[in-house]
Amino acid sequence: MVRMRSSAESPAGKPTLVEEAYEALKRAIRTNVFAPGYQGSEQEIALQFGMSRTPVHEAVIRLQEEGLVRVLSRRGVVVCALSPEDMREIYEVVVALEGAAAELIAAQPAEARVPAAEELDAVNARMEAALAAEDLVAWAEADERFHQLLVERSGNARLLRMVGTVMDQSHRARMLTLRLRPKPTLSVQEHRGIVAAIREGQAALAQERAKAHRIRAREQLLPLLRQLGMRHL
Amino acid sequence: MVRMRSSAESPAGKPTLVEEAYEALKRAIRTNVFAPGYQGSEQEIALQFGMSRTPVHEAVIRLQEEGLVRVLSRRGVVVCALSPEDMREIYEVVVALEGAAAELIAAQPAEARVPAAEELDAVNARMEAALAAEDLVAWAEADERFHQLLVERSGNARLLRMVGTVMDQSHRARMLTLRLRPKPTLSVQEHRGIVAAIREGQAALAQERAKAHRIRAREQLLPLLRQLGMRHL
DNA sequence: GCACGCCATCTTCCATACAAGATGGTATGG
DNA sequence: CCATACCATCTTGTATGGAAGATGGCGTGC
Repeated sequence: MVRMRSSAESPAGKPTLVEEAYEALKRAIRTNVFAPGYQGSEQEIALQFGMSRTPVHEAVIRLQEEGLVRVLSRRGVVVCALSPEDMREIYEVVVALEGAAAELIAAQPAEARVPAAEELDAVNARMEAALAAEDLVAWAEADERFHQLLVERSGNARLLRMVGTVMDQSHRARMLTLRLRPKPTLSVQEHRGIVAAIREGQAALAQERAKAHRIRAREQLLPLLRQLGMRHL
Repeated sequence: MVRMRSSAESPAGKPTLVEEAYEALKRAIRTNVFAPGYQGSEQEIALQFGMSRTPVHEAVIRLQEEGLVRVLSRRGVVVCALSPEDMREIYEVVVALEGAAAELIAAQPAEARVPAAEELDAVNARMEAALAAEDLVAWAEADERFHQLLVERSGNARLLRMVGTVMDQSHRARMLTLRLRPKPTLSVQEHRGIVAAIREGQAALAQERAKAHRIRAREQLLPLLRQLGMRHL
């Protein structure tokens, strides 16, 4: 889960109810407790969380800004469903932003980019281990961590936040198809290629490989979704 | 001004007070009526807008999500100032996203990309005319329109929204330096190059030119800001 | 049987009231 | 004169009530 507090400045000093509602709602959506298409009233959600409507209302505003829900005026709040079209958009954005992130890291001086490469390699090793152990959940977790680390180390907070937003949107879809697609052995290899280019400071190559990696993932995911007859998800 | 309603679904059916407050505040920030660093209370803003605190509060939440303001718990809301570091981040993101947009348009079939190229050329002509008439404001307006059109025609709503967000953040800085930098004659030429690549469907070239265009703009803007001693803006 | 309009109900929108934290000035003690 | 503790004040966080709009069901007219 991508953590990024945008309101409270004190880290966990005293989480407000809004923050609680925001995190709880987001988690509920990510874990399909509130499935896409789910429609409920703020009152109802507030009751479940044991708070008044106000914090829920404000949390919903933030989630709407991030594209996770839509509030229909006087008709309730609905969890956004993703169409294959949405997935295309999301991947186009991720391809561009992660490509840029890889390029940025590779363009950093060696004393900055080499440690980053080390870290990335370490996470990649975790992925490999998880794959050997046939632990798909652990693999997915490490994979997510690898990609998050990639944008973190770009040194661009806005880029990090933007990628986080679209990845949150598409989290459900990736989880859904996790067990449906062939064993992701290619990913580890491709990650190694990205890291190698970063370590050597080959910015253009790092960008190209990062983009190609995500494009391939998309080419694998999109047909799967269509074939599942998933018009919305 | 980049318009993008994210809440109300009926186009201007009946703007709510929240929407009013949101637009008014955003405009006030963009036009420097609320200058960076300005700190005020929601109550005070509500008074100016002739409404209660509630709609202002919700508008502020949205603006915070977009990075235009920060609400300090129980100390008021402050308009975000941009450091040169922020400008670097913003341009890195814009370079990546506009590059992707140009690439996406150029990759479209001819019957889609050629009309887009026509439109872009038309706007570019407006820029040229404004430049000949020494009308810098009209030039800036057309320039903004050109870049907005570029991401619009990419056919990716998320990309459009993201670029809009960061451009809103940096609007003030661009306006400030508008009269300080040399006459932007190069822009028209570079735009032509981008459009030509799009028209011919040369995706990689279109991307490259769009990126180079923004990179050059950044190289022109950043030293100017530093030289002005603008630590924040 | 069908279409239309009315109305009860539910929902967000907005205003207001109160609670609790943060701040700055002032008074007090050294 | 300086440091510290207190307190009045200001600000957001949260709860709640009323207003207005949207919806769906029911009844009425044809």
